Amino acid sequence: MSSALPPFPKPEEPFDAPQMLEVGTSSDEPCLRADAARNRARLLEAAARLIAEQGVAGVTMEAVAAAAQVGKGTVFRRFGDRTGLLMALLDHSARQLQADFLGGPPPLGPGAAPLERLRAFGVAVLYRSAEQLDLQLAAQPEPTRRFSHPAVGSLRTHVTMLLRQIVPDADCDLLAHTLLASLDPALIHHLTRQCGMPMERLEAGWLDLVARVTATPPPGTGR
Amino acid sequence: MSSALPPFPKPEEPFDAPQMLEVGTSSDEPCLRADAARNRARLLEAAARLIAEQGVAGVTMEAVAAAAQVGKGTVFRRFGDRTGLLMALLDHSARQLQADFLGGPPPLGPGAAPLERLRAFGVAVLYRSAEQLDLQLAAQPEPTRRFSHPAVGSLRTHVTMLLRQIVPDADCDLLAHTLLASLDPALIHHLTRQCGMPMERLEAGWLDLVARVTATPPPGTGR
DNA sequence: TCACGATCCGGACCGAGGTCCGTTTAGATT
DNA sequence: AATCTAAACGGACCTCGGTCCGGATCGTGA
Repeated sequence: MSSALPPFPKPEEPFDAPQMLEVGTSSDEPCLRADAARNRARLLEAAARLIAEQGVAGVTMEAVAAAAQVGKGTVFRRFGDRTGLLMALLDHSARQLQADFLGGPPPLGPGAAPLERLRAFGVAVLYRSAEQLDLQLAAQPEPTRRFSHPAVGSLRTHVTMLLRQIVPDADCDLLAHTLLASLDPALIHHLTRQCGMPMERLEAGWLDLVARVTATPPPGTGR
Repeated sequence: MSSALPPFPKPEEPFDAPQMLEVGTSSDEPCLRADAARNRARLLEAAARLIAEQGVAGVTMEAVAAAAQVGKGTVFRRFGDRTGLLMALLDHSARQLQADFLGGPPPLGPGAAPLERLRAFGVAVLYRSAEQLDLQLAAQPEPTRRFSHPAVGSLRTHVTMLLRQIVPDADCDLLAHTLLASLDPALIHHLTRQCGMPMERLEAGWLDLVARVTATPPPGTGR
């Protein structure tokens, strides 16, 4: 056991600070070397093109590398694995959503009542996932990592915070997990594409769930 | 485009009837040829041995085939894919659980009030998953198939039925999905192994969730 | 007992994800 | 400008899941 230094130190930690990410910065690479940054951009662009042309299934690591005129090793060095690449593709919209509920206008952002924010949050997540369902599904890592990704951690933290304001006596951490689980992309896929439920029903389901869990009257009750 | 007959017709449909499976039969192979049945048993035994020796990670299709002194193609013919093999390993306990809540003694089985059955159901699922966590995790198919497997369909049907008796006015189908999502093995793994929550807390969380969703007082309230 | 067809077996083969390591290069220092 | 080092590059290589099809086997009917 001489040296155990990994070939690539680590594949670009997704977020710098644990949860607090500034929303203004357009990109997030810490301090990539010029060529590395260029290749990163080319890879993302190539991947997006491949998706547009042949769907997520066409996004093969080799194909992406070839399309970006780059070695295969480079793809893995930059993104860690296929999941990492797909996540990076989703990163933009993830940050958008985060910015919206962290500092955007009500009812999503601060300024609205916690209960209302929670309702809006679920609906937003629901529709966002529905839009990019294929990508979201393909980006799903192995079960072990599903919840450790910082992006979902951020959502969880937010929901937990809202819950603490609405039902302070509950086990908000646990409850947040449950609520988020009901917004899982795989579940949305199953319900909409395999069971044929319309999005409106899922939306209503979320509002109803929130109402039950928080023991508040459902929205639309106040006339 | 002459003939499109698949090499292997289908990899052993997991259950014969949609949901109604008789609980008495010990095994379920429809009518396998003698050698096929023998090989099937040897494969399952070999897989179990491999798990015991080196964990789920050691369960490679080739390794299982070799350990069972059988060709690789045979494994795939019998179980379809790796997920299928792992599922088959879980099949016994799945049927056990199903028998318990379908025809076993209260509070799980019929005879107890629906609300009580629902509570017991969650707790049972919780502990069963916790026992075989590694296997449950590894057996998780790609997101697209997570919910289409008959075993989970059976759980869902049961929960839906109970819900209909407890909260007839709700969207029980949807609610059942949500409740089951909160018992997902991946989530249990995250909460217990990565967040360090004790099982008691998850159990309490389930009971609390049921209470909220059904708008009933939590158990232990009656004195 | 024999023959025959459906079923099953085996292992070569393929594609894709992921790793390794010798080589190249950016860019900071002198 | 010359040098030096950490970082990045590239593609051969490995493993593993999954497919295919020629050949062996079971078990049934005569």
